[in-house]
Amino acid sequence: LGTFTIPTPAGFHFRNTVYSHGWCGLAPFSVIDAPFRLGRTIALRDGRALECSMSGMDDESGLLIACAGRLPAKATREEIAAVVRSMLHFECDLAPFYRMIGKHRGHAWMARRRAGRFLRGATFFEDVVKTILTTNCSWSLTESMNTQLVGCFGVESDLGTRTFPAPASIAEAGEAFLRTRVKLGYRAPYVLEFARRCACGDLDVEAFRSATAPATEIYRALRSIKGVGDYAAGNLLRLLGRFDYLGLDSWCRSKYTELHGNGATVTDRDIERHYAPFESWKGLVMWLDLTRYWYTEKFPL
DNA sequence: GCGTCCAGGTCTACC
DNA sequence: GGTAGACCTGGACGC
Repeated sequence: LGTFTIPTPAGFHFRNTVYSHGWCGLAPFSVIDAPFRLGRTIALRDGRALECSMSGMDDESGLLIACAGRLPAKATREEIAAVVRSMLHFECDLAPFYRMIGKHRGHAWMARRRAGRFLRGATFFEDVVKTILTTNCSWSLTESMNTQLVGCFGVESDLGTRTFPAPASIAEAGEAFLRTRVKLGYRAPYVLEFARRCACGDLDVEAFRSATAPATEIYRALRSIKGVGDYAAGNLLRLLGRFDYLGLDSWCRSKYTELHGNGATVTDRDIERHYAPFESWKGLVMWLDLTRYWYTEKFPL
């Protein structure tokens, strides 16, 4: 193995970022235990695929990156580090959130545990596709569709693992293949149209990650992608470090009802009202509130 | 074994 | 702007 380290930002918590939501269970991510690591097949600019793993250093000063084979050249190490920083969202500054939530009687744990940083795909393209695959289906079907997609269109590494597919490789697929072989069902035309728009340059999807526009504008732009509705756009905004929308799905509704419903029927407006005081942080407060048990029990996925 | 329901929803047509 | 109906798949559930 070729290993090297990169520094992490202040307040960074590796394990909490890995277990921030379900992405760590979707290929080409994998969680490896003893010692705890996040595996990932990374697509390099030169077309190669490289299997890597990330682990937190004992003194929390940085992240250890281990690459299959010998230590990559400096330029490749820098390329890998940039991908890792983006996947673990190093640039997300949670200090203002911790200052605010640290004073809240019921939610101060979020600051104490340094929760709130989300694991992301290597590209925003990956995040959008995976989010579409979570809509209107069980988690096991999401896993199955994603595994098929990676298996059919990803680039293979020396170890036989595969990268998340690039837009161009999905764009060349036929809708029938995506529908039946990859089992995307009615989502096939959504994913295909999105991949084709990204591949031909009609949509610069990666620009979302550096967008500084107001959240309402980004939300509107995301909603214009076919297959991205209310839930998906809100969820994707969270992965961009914007928390102005709740991104409610049936799991959130049911968990909220369990925690705060007091036996009564809960509407989306009730949930909106409950988290509204947290303003532009409400989407983050809601997610952490609903997933609080993940920090004390075994990660559920 | 078979039918029904619905899950980490979205789109379109219609009012 | 609000809402019914259609849409793929597969696991859970009742019979």
